[in-house]
Amino acid sequence: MLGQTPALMRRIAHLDMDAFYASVELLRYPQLKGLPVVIGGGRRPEDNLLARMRHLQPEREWDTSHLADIPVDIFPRLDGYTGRGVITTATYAARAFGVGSAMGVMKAAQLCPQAILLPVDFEQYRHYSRRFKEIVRDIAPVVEDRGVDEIYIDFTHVPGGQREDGRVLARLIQKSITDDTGLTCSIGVAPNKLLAKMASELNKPNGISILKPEDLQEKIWPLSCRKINGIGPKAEAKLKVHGIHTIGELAACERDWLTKHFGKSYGAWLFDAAHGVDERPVVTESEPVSMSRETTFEKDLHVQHDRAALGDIFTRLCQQVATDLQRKGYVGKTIGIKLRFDNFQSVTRDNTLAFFTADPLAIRQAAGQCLKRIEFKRRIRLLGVRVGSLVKAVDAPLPPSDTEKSLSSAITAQEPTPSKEISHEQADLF
DNA sequence: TCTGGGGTCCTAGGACCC
DNA sequence: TCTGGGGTCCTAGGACCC
Repeated sequence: MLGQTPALMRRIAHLDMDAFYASVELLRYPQLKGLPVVIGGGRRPEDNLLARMRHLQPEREWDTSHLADIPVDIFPRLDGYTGRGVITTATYAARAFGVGSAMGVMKAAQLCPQAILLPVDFEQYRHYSRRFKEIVRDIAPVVEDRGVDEIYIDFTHVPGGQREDGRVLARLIQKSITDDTGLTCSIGVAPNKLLAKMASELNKPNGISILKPEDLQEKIWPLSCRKINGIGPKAEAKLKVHGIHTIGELAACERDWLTKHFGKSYGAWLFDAAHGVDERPVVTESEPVSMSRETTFEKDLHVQHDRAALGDIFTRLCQQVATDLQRKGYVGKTIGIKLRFDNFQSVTRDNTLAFFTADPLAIRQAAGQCLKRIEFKRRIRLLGVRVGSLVKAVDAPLPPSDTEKSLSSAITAQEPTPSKEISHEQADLF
């Protein structure tokens, strides 16, 4: 040890915005502060509050700068809602009634009918998402995106990132975000991503938690296994069958026993996770693997009876995926579809082409082929279209050669009017 | 009162090639 | 005739995450 400079301690932070969607909505509608509010559902024409206010008070001017003046009693309530949406998020006041994210809106309406229901506004959330990430990157540049409201930050080599085990830098980031946006966040700092993620949950909202290796036993082992990022409902249930409820109980298992019961890879990962071992780096950029669009119908549809509607939806999904790909500059060659039946059973089919594409017609055609391989015994609840095996459009191999093109155009030339062909000829099912 | 939408990664079997 | 591996690609399903 003598004469050795101490190795730089790896300091990884996980930052989680507090009740992100709800907090963004409260910035626009401060009059809802403290009230039970849920976000989700969507598809309510009467949600257009400004239009309602113009109708109720035509003598006044109503535009987006007057959102805070809309009286609370004008907002739509959960009570009387009909539809199959789920709750995206809920304010703490709503959570007190047992309402939580991923819950069906109809169930939430029973638990808390008086709660205010707002539709999701992704444009707003994306705006604040970009803003808080910019603020963090200006302070600590090594940032990994984990969705709209979460990031990992590598403090290790940031000047001051080691002070008070990372607390000083965490405070600076937290304050900078709140000063700029009015939003709060929770930050956990630990030697790795796994522990940082758990640490950020220990002190919410607007908290900072520092987790050191020696804290593992006291602060992590008493927690439920489900708190580990990567243990979901299935793995949790299976662990419970074996009498394993807490992370400490998991840590007491032999590695060999875990690999025997959970597979070589997952079992070994479970063992490491329970012991707080995680070497994954903070990844600052990554390429998308697939892009997809899917939709759940308002009512389950029948292959034959609702053929026209299904065909229109199918075509629209293909066009949306194609637009997404083109806007972001990608092409893909594995075209897939996803269906969910009325009993919630899902099936997928995919089809790898000989060429890369972002063309709505090519996608529609390949997806139509996939459709033919499905047996329809039940009504359909959801339909989706996916394009995978993506590469950047500029890096893609050349599109089909002229001979292939002339061949395919020779075939399609026999078909009537190309514009109608996309919805009727190309996939005889819909 | 049923359960959104957009992703990633893993597994496992079969085809096909060497 | 029977019996080999390994490697890669494709497809289907499923767990999990935000």
